[in-house]
Amino acid sequence: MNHNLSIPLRGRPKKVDHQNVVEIAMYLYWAKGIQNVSLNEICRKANIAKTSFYREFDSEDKLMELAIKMYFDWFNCLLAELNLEGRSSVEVFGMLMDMILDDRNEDIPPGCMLVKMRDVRGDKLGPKALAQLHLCQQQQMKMIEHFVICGQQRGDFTKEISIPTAVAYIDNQLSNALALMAQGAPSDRIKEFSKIAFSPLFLKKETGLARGSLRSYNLEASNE
Amino acid sequence: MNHNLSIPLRGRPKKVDHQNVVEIAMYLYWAKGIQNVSLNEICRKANIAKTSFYREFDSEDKLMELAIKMYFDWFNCLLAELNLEGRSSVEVFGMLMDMILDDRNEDIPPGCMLVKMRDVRGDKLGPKALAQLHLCQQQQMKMIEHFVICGQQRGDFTKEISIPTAVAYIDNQLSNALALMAQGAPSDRIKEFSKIAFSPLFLKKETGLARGSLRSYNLEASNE
DNA sequence: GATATTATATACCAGGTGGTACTTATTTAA
DNA sequence: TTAAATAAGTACCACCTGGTATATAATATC
Repeated sequence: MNHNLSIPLRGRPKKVDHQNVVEIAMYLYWAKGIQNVSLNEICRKANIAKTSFYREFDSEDKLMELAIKMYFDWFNCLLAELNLEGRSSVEVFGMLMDMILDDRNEDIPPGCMLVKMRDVRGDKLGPKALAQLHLCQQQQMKMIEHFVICGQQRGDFTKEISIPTAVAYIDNQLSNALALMAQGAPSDRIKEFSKIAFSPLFLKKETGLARGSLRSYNLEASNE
Repeated sequence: MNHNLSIPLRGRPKKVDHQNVVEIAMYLYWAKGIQNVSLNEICRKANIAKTSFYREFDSEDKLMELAIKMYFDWFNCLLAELNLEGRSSVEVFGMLMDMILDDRNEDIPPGCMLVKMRDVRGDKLGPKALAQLHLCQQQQMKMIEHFVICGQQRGDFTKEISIPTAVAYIDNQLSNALALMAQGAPSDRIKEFSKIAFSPLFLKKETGLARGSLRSYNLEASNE
């Protein structure tokens, strides 16, 4: 937060914009995949010397950690804006899918940075990045668990599947959808898939909800 | 096939074993991911000089093409041994999952080489490898389509989902399962997921089949 | 044995990687 | 004005990548 506000009483004023560098790194990791982004490229894009980078950050690992954190914070902001609280399970996960697939302007790369990182093998990710990634995943699971429990209490979410299994299943299917998106699959198709994959979870209960509020997310499979 | 059988009438006899090199490459690509395997490493493991490699193969791209082909042939052999023809849809896809998850000795890396390659971005894959990969995927889809059509004719596969959608969905869920496996998820969990994901596709029809023949693949979700 | 033919091995290329001494520039305090 | 402090810039390190020119070793035919 106060990276650039720390008052250097004297000495040459610094040029590097801490947050800006993390942002550029995040964007590159997200768009190209962490495997295909080098520190040299980040410095080039951020217009700083590599020595300046190493003065500002401990290591590449540290930068990845910060980039992951920035991404996750951004994602949670979007999530908070959705106002999912109090909605039916079908709505909650339908709106989630819509947000993931549609509500993206052209500046946002396809797919999810975290999902892409899960498939990275080898030693490209350092210990700090790995720890941060793990932490984000756990928080995400907790959020899903919250909606599952709410749905079960409301009565529109199946109780035939244990909560941990349901949570992990939903997390996996969301990741799957995002991976498909990153591969370039059309969002119509991805929504069709999700419709099928999520259908065993939701109970069709005659709630007072209007049908139209589901926004392209009715559970009956369409046979075009 | 006859790579090493082409009769060199004179000259120094060759040391490199064509098939062996492809096999080593296939294994490394499979186990470590194509991104994390260099040509130098392959030559080192195969105990040949890089120049000998370039005499035998056109390029790295060509080697990848051959490795993909070898993998796919191997997979189809396993598939043929399963004797899926004539079985119910639940059995077919249950046995497929079992084969993927269980029937592996310790020499076989987890996950699927082709699935891992789909997530590769950047220019690591050359044109030949990409073409071969695409071809394999198409053939795989055709196989799935065959079982979907059989299931619909038999009456144990839903007709509420169009065939192309069902085929793509199944392909995606199988890929998803293999990706999970590659990430180290326990096979019990993966099977639970598949059970849920496939449940909307199969019709519970009172066929004459014994329940036990499904081999841990009954569709009722267990809530441990 | 001489020669043509084939395969291997050594050494190298330019370009990339993450990371670092060391010099230079710019500021404030004494 | 000088000295201290801080940051940036240059040039480098060792190591890796895919790919290649060239010398050398091993064989068959003449």
